[in-house]
Amino acid sequence: MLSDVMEDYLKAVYELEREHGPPVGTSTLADYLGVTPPTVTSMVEKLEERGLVEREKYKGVELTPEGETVALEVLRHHRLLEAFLADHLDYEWDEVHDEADALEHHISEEFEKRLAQKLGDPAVDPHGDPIPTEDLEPPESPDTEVLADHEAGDRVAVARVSDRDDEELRYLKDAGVEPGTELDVVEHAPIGMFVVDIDGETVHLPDRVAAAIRVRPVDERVTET
Amino acid sequence: MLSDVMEDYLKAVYELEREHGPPVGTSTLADYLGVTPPTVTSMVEKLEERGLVEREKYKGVELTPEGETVALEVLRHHRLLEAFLADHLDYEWDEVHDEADALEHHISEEFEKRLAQKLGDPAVDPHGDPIPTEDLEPPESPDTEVLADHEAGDRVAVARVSDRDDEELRYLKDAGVEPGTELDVVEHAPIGMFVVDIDGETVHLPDRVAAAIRVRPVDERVTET
DNA sequence: AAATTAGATTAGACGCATCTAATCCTTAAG
DNA sequence: CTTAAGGATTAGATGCGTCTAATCTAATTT
Repeated sequence: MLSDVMEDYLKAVYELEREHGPPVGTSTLADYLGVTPPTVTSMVEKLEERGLVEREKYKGVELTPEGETVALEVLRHHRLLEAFLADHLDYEWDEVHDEADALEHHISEEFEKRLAQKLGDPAVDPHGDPIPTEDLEPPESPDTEVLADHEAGDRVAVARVSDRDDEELRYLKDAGVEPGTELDVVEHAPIGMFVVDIDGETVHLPDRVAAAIRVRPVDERVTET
Repeated sequence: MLSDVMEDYLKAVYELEREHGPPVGTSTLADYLGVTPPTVTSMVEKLEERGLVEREKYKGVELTPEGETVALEVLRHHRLLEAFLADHLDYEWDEVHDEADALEHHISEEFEKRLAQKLGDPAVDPHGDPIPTEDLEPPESPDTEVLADHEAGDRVAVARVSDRDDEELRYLKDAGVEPGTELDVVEHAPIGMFVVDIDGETVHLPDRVAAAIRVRPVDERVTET
């Protein structure tokens, strides 16, 4: 049996691996989880004993396949809950994250199954994040790019938005940016501001925000190999 | 801030007070919660420090008004969740208790509010247990009696069934006993078996089961003062 | 009234998740 | 090649919730 906290660590390692690639450093994890580095060290030692992460001292950690399965399970819970809150309880997308975080460790497999069924087995949550399937196979990484990496003139469709920052999400909701929205990059001002055009509306996005948005190319064929 | 465990203790004291009246003894609580008596002693000391229970050493505990409010809050969460699981996720009434127990400490006030709204502010959960109202005022005790106290010839309507024992609940579901069911007491066999008649069907209920059913008199005026 | 018994409490311990303070690697810069 | 800087780890402590073993209190029986 794993504690809630252990599940949180595994989920965090999973997400940080996606973001920066393995190995994930102690301080990176500590920041992400809001604890101190020694706390992380002692926790990852326990996770290593259980075969959930592989660790190289002074370097960082990486999930084992078993650890990844746990992370995907938790992530599936989290994202199904987010979808449920938005679809059936009228939550806005900036309100679902914390509630889902609180509940994700406490729902049974039965609950997960019935929730998925009720929702019609959705593929993505309200932020566009892919929901792991029931078999918990590692999903292939979808071919999305970070908006911040694009240049003036590109036309893209929003695929996913990071769900970790409520402020950001409210800002984007007001701006009309959500999964599916198509936009043209007008300018990347060096002051750290992105200017984009959405259906004729000009919208300004600070770099921090543009870095949290993942997009898919549109109109021009940019199909990478 | 109260821990989940503290909330469980307060809920347990509340329910045991209803059942046997205060004060609630250490071993009674220990049995109910599945822990040892010393564990209860140390926990109720902490609850006393926080003003949630009143305690007389070697006698037992009793909720203060503040403690009762916490208990009612948790109970409201629990019963709203049970109602939700049964109404919207197709759970059977013997399956809802454990799931609700796991979730009751982790839902936000916002979630509670939206759930109640979605359910149409139900007054009772699937077992007939009253759901505390949003203002958490202590509900007046409804005038129900234990089925086991009735004699042959009485006609009664089932009001509530204890939700603590899955076996029992499945047995009763099969027998067609649920809140609202009307039945005639045919015989109380001294072997510890109740015989009742439901719409012409004869149903046998062991004493243990009959003790978990609360009923309201029907047909004959037995309005007690 | 004394003795037994049922129940409650104290004493002391453990594992979890966390912290602060101190020390120890690793690496990049001089 | 030495050293300074930045991370990471060890050491040691704390609070929570739990346990077992030992002791104590209260109530009932004789």
